[in-house]
Amino acid sequence: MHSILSFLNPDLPEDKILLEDFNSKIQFKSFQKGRLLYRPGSRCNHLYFVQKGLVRASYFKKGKDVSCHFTKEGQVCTAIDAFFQRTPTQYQLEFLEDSDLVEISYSDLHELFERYPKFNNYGRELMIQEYGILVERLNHLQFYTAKERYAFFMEEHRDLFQRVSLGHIASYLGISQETLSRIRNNQ
Amino acid sequence: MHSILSFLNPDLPEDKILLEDFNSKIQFKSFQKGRLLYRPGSRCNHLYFVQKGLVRASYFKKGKDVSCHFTKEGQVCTAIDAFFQRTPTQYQLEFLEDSDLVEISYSDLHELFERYPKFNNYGRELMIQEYGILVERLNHLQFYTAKERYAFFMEEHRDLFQRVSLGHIASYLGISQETLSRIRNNQ
DNA sequence: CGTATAATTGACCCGGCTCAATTCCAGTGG
DNA sequence: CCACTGGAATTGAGCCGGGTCAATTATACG
Repeated sequence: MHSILSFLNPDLPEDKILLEDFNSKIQFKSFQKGRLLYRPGSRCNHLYFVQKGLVRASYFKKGKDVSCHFTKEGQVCTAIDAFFQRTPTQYQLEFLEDSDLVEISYSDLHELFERYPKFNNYGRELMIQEYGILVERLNHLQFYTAKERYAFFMEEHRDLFQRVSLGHIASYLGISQETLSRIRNNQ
Repeated sequence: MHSILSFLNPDLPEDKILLEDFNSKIQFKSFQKGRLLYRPGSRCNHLYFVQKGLVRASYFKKGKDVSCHFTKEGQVCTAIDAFFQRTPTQYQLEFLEDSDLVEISYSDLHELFERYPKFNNYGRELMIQEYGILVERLNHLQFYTAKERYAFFMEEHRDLFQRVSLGHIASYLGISQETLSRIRNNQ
């Protein structure tokens, strides 16, 4: 079973049906490191579950590439607002490692929403999760120094630090690469 | 009809039913300036539509009262994450003016979600809207100077500037009150 | 092994914060 | 109607976190 659907209990007949239905709609896809999942302006017609690998979301701002999201195994990956709003995304999604994804289309997902009351809150749940992450980032940016933000990141995502380049993390944290380098080494 | 439900077409029989159902579930409430809708730690069991008035959401951070949201007439008001997650809110909601609200309970809203497919996306829509606002605030905080953020705010919410004290706006923008005062007067 | 990309280090500067002192109001009571 | 008072806004002085620019070094890849 996909960790995403861990709220289901396959012993319950109704959940089993949901699960089978879900399985009939998904596809497995693999991508190589460096490939792009979306470019700015793309339509986001699918939701992805990362089974293996790492995806970086970013956008261009004042001539610089700014990271805004990292998605690793076990997490859901798409441009969440564009996906649910059916608008082109402003982000670029890029694989930082060779990755395996599970793909489901917007329309199939909606069929599941309508068919299974239990599944129905799922989209909202996703949004709430992302919302929470954003609230925390805003909070950090507004009230904590670069050094503190680095410390928070290391607490929460130590593993990513090995897998993502310094510059990408710096822009994610809203710090210049030079400053992050100094912070990391000074102490 | 409530502007909130403007996506409905009362000429359609099915929308008419939805609307009647909705109307049977709501209550009208009035609050005086200075009163609190929620304190930190409150359960948010209701969603509110502001018909008249102004509500400020805030929280305490490092000994200071920090504004994070203003809700004026025509907008939806609650601690959106806490409401949908059924957890206590961390925010305080305070009326800055005498206000009239429409109230609907979480359980009644969910009944509507389950009863009307058309209404079902509504909760997600709400989340997406709030998400978008947050994305923009983060963007501003990360890339624009205090002066620029003030300019954005004035472009978008000039009316609020008359209705909200300088200190509240400053903390909302992530600027000290002194700096905002200087910005406002220097030019 | 050479070239390109990422990371480090130094020098310099400035936006915006803090602390402290006034000044400006709006509301209250005599 | 005016004086008093507490909160909000303004203004000044001084400081520092973190940005930019530029040069150097480390790392990865064909």
